[in-house]
Amino acid sequence: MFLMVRKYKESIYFGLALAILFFVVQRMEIRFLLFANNIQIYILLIAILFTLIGIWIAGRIKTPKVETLVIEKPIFVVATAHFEIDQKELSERKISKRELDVLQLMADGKSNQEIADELFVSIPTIKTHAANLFEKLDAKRRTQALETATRLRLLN
Amino acid sequence: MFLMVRKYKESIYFGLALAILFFVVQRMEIRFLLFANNIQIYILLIAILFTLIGIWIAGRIKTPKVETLVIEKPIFVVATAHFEIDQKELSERKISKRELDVLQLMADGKSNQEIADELFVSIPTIKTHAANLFEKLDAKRRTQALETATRLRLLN
DNA sequence: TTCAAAATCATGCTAAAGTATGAGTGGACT
DNA sequence: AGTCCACTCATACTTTAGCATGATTTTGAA
Repeated sequence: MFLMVRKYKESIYFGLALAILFFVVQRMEIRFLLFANNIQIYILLIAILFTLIGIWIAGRIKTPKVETLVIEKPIFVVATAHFEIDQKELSERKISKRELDVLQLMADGKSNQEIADELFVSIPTIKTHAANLFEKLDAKRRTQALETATRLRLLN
Repeated sequence: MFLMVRKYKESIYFGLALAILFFVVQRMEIRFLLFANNIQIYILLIAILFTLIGIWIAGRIKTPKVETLVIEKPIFVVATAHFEIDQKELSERKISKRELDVLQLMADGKSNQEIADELFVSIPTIKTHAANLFEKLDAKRRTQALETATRLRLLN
């Protein structure tokens, strides 16, 4: 019995609040004119009151704590290509993940349009990535960027 | 301005809900009798509505994200490979000596201008060679031509 | 919450690449 | 001598690439 009270405490409080409110309304109906004239203010108060109650209820309900689950998944990569990607060089030149995506697609001989389609972004975005890549690879053209990237083993 | 909109989004939604409610009430005042007779039901509905809104607001404000972070640990198995220019492929595709020169310089990341200077010919000549190369390599762009050439071992 | 980096998109512009077409030259081979 | 072909060059044009700049949004880390 008490267990139920504890379990549905929020619902009970909610019901109590409603009951009290109804009681007040009942009492106020005798001076109904005042009530009718200020109906919207009345609603406002009720709204605010129960919004606060709602927030309070939400706060009472225990939400599961945030857990950042870190899973280390070892992957054995059989190098069908002949080199391993130089991760150090990548990080030293601060080449981002997205830029590397673009670089690899450029290496496949794709146009900006095709790369944009494949990555579901616009051409200006690809151009921005490309420009950043050229900067980071000291290249003036995409062919030069690809030559450098291959030489530095940023691609396979 | 938009920052404010974002920051106080919940408040704005709350206000909108209230405004809509007031509008409905305004409309309903013309049949006030019905309204007055069921006043408690209306209050009940409003209370429930705004309790839900309150819970929703609380959820929006405080609910943290649950993140699952998967870190893939690549372990590379290095293999060595042997490169050799595929003379057969070269002759089969009837790639001339001059075209191969241009191809190799393109692979170095040089522009048409630079290639022209290096080979002491004009830019149109380079463009002609390039166009013939693209034809013979089934490529639409120089990057694609280079990718194909590398794959077919026409370059070192 | 704040801050910085990453990622996205846009616009206007210039440079380069690529296409289409035609044509001249010189060496090799019959 | 005539033919083939690689090589060369040109003109005019279209398309793509690349540059400069700035804005917005997302995300992650401090």
